[in-house]
Amino acid sequence: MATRTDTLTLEVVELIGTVVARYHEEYDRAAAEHSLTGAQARVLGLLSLDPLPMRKIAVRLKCEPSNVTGIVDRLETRGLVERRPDPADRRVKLAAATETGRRTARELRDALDFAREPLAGLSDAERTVLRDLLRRMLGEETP
Amino acid sequence: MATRTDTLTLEVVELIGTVVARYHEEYDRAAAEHSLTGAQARVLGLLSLDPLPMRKIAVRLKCEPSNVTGIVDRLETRGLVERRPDPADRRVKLAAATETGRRTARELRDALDFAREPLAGLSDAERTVLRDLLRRMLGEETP
DNA sequence: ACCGATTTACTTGACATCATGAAATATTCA
DNA sequence: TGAATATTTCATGATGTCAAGTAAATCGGT
Repeated sequence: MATRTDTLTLEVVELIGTVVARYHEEYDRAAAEHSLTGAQARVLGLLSLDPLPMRKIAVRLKCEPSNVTGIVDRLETRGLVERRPDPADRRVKLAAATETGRRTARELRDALDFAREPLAGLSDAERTVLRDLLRRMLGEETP
Repeated sequence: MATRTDTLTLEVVELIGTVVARYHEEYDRAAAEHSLTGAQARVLGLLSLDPLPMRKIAVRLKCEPSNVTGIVDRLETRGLVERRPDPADRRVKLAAATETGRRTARELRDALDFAREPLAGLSDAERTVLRDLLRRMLGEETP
């Protein structure tokens, strides 16, 4: 509790707020260059790695499945994603990125300079320190 | 360019993504406890410090002024914010937090444990290192 | 092994919020 | 007077929730 209001902690909290804002600016800007919203880019990024059931997309996005229906609908209309039946369970629909979708996702990743370009200013040792501090902050103890 | 794809950089980028996600979860959870959306909590937080013209709220939020109208409308309906004329310019409306609004904003800040509680696990020296690394990453060179 | 009840996956519809852009109004400023 | 600024309104679309509906899988008792 001693850390609640000291200057150093507040500075770090504010810097993290700035990181969050910067991250979103970059992400939305990159998405907009492909006429995608942030949510659409996020889902396309997930599906470019592996097809996923609608349910699991909702879990990843921490939202209701009914919401995912609309997002995938819009991506499907644009030919970036397609729905396939799951041979193992006919209730399930697997959303999968099309070839065009995968290409768009790749371009999106390449355009996402955030934290990659800025990190270039840090040495390997510094990046290691940053990684370990972030891990501990997030409670992901190094195994 | 050597930093584009190395493992260490990608790890840090992913950790930052996790930080961003965690930040939003905490923020939205804290806001929801007061039946506020993220955007409403954000505006209330701004106004709890100082009254602001609608225009400046839009600049801070990086959105259109017409959007701010609705957000402030909802806060005003709930008695958390009020609109006042600006004596210096009759075109301008100043949005100001009411006493209730300031109290809600304070409770919101206190409930926002993100990065404050986790940072407790870091020593002063470590927090200083983290602060300086984040500053350099954000291009805010220490003056 | 069968069959009805429950659960699970997804979609649809109604609704609120957030976001943009264009047009309207009021006021300031050159 | 005419251009620029601050705000609002309106139309529209994306995102989010929740409740209800359909289809398919699974469970439990006989």
